[in-house]
Amino acid sequence: MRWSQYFIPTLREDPADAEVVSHKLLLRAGVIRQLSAGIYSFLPLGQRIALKVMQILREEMNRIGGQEFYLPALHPAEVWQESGRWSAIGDDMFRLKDRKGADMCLGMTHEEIVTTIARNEIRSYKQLPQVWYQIQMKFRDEPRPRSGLMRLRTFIMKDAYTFDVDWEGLDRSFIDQREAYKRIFTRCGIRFSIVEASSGSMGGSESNEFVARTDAGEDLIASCPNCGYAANLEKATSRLPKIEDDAGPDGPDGSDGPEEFPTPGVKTIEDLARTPYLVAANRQIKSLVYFATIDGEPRPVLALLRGDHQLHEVKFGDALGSTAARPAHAEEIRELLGASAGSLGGVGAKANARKSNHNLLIVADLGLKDRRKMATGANKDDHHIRGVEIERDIEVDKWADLRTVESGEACPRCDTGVLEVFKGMEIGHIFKLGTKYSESMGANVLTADGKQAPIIMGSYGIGVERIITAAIEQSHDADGIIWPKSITPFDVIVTITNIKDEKLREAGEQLYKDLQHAGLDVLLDDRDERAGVKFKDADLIGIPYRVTVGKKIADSNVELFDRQAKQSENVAINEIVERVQKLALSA
RNA sequence: CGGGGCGUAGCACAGCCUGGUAGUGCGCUCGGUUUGGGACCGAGAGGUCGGAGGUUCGAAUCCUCUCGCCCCGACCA
Repeated sequence: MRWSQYFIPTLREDPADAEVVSHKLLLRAGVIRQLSAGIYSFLPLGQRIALKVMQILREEMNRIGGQEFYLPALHPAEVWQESGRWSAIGDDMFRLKDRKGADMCLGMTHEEIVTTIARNEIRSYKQLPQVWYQIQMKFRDEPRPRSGLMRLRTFIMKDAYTFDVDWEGLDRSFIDQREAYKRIFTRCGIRFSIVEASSGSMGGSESNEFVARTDAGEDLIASCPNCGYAANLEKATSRLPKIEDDAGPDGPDGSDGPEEFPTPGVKTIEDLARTPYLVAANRQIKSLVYFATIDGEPRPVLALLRGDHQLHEVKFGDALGSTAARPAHAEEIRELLGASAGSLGGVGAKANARKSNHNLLIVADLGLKDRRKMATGANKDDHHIRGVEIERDIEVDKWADLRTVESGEACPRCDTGVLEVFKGMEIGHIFKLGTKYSESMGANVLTADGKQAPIIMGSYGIGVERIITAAIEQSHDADGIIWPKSITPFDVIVTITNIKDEKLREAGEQLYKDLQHAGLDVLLDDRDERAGVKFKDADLIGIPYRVTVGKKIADSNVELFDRQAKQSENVAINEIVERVQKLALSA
């Protein structure tokens, strides 16, 4: 392409709306323009980049036997009602009505669609396994789109679905996908980690998240440098030193059972840890009231944790099988337990709740297991209880891992590792779905022994825009983007320093043709601009190699500039094509 | 949905508090001088001041409502 005719609207200054580096550079380099919150256009440069990424996705999917589909973006409500997700998913789904008034939605993912096809067409285990995929637009009405292409309302996603006759088959399909994902991200030049993650509303038994390590990311990952354990904080666990509670009475007066004592003005864990009470935070029970939607019904839930631990709401939701949980309001808490938030506790909480006709569920973190002689609120303002032995004194309905892992805690998998917590961006997610969709939607096959069985499914997604974002976050400098060679919009840019100089112009044009014939994507900067402007622009849009056609043409030389290394060298003009070809096409 | 911020020329911003001819830099057009890391001089074009209503002789500026965008939180496959 000739830059003089090509649309690359670069900006000298950072747009005011952009916060993260990738967003600023995508706008400044003329890759994208915003239409609305979370909705962007790919400009020609952006489209080239996206096509490169999609080509890699295609190649790697095809390599593991994937078959590409083109699936509808507009869906009738029926299929989503069948799977149960029409009601399970809230405002994240774009919903609309057609002219007849029938409910429709824009697809946020396509499990329902492929399952519909599978149940109509696949009859026998002999037709399995199948690996289907699509690379298409998805729609999600994000409550808060942000950070350029990081969190979008419409975006391109590669989604793959596998269908197997048994769980062993699913395991194989899952591993195939995981290996393909490793190749994809490696080819795209992204440094990533594979982490254990919560399956959330996708359902299913096991999931791996692919995370690009970057401070611009929104996810927190705990990982062990020693054994390689890595998990999203919504799933991560750690080994805690065991606390031995001494035997014998707890109260100062020698009483053993739970004993109420006055604590005027005490509202927090810290308050109770201070003089005159001096109850260490790890001897206290933190009590949090939530309303969680379970099986479609909002229910009050009391979450109990050690005083020095933090609740992780995703783990909490997972433990309850809840799709939505929110902290209770102050008035709700008072109505439910008869005290304000600073004085709550599990002892007698169920009875208190029954008085106001509520069926309170109590979930306790595993860190409280076997603990005794603990202190907690008395469900009576300005009073606490001490000497609490949890199993004896509190009606716990469910024990679960609810706490947030912190940096520096011991690795759960190995003996010596210490966890570090870092930020990352989710760029891919693979799920073992199992039979969630095949059962609800009736996708069965006849097995070898002649019985009907639901197809075992998996689902595997990659966000194209997120790959682009991650690549920039991980590869840029003060001058602009540095594209990985695999996804760069152009392999090389030929910069003619002075377009009015006929000699330079001719040499540049010839080089442009020669490089194209060598199979490279070439951008010719033939604009009537000063050299400095062209150099700055070339750096900004991040083409890996620049060939400068300038003064040195007198010695039959051109200059080869390496964007990554920021170094240039003189190369004889009759050697430059081969040189660039070798460089650009090497991985 | 809660909290905060911002909407003035293509971009970045000033002007608003204290109402009275709408400005600056970059970019753009034309002419000239320049020509290897975002040149210089001169002359220009370009703005319903997000929108609606109100107060006022007079509103970018004050008031009310509204729309949009960004950030934090909540939420999120």
